[in-house]
Amino acid sequence: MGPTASGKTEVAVRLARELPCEIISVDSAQVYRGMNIGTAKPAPEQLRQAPHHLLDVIEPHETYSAARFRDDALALMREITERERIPLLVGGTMLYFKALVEGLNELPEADPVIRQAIDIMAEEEGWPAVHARLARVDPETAARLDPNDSQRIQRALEVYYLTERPMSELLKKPKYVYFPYTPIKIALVPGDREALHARIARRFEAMVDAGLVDELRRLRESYGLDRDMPSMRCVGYRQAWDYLEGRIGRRELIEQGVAATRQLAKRQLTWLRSMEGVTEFDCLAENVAELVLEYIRREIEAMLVS
RNA sequence: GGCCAGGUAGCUCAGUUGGUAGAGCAGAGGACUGAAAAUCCUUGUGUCGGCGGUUCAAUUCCGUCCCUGGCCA
Repeated sequence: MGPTASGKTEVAVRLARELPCEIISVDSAQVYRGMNIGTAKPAPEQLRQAPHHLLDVIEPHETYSAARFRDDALALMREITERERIPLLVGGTMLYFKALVEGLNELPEADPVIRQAIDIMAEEEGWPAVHARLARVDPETAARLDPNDSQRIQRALEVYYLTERPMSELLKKPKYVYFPYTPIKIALVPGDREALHARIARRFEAMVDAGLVDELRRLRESYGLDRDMPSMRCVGYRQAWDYLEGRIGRRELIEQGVAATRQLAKRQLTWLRSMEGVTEFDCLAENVAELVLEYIRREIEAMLVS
């Protein structure tokens, strides 16, 4: 695990060459086919050395989810272990890690028609009013959500409409967590935040130079994309979208793209701080890969002994 | 060199009919159960360009100097 631009891919490829493992990507943006530059997908050369599972599994107009990730990852982990290899999960989508290891309660999956209906409702009366509606059917969930938290209010109402039960009630039921593995949890974190920021800035500019805008232009020609689809809310693509529409110039594209990436990294670090049992390594050290490799070998040995 | 407009939070700017100032953005911290690279919450003391003057009191008025932009030479 690690924030964006912490060098996860590089370390993972190194590990995959030294250990009998297969990489599973844990990344909500790299699942999109065709979105390569902006999501910092591993390069062809890296993929040849270390194939990644769960890249390019859907198209930019489709949606993925934490639940689907959990199912996909568990299926892959079983196949990989049956091949007598080790699943190496690599990515920065902490909710996916959490859903995988801790499981999810039984809830209905997203329903586009209901979501659209709620969106219309919100457009007409505003999210606080929708929040008030939620309070009538699920006061407990409404109480813990901010009246402006559009996404969670929508989800909670959706769950209610689909099941006629408040989400708070469904979340109280015990979940049956299937996860027959002992994870070794490792995070790459920056010892120096400013240095990570510098790296983020350099990398985003490189993405723009590498043709991020053209990539998006081509995607828009091939698919019926919309600015508020999950894929187009990804860091970089959203800004490139505004640039293509002429809403911002190149200067703002870079400025806003870099800021959005920094904010993403910050949220990822907040997740990591709250996670238990994670061993951290400074992603800015030149020999991170060696240190991580050594650590994993020791951990595996300890497991074999016990 | 002359004239004009500016110099206020890291950035863009608002404001104080004289009682030491506030927004957006950025930054920081946090939340997070089928959209999560999403969504949301909390967080603003800074010689109000420098130096003098007037005043009980100046960032606000006056003088002067410095800097930036524009126009004229």
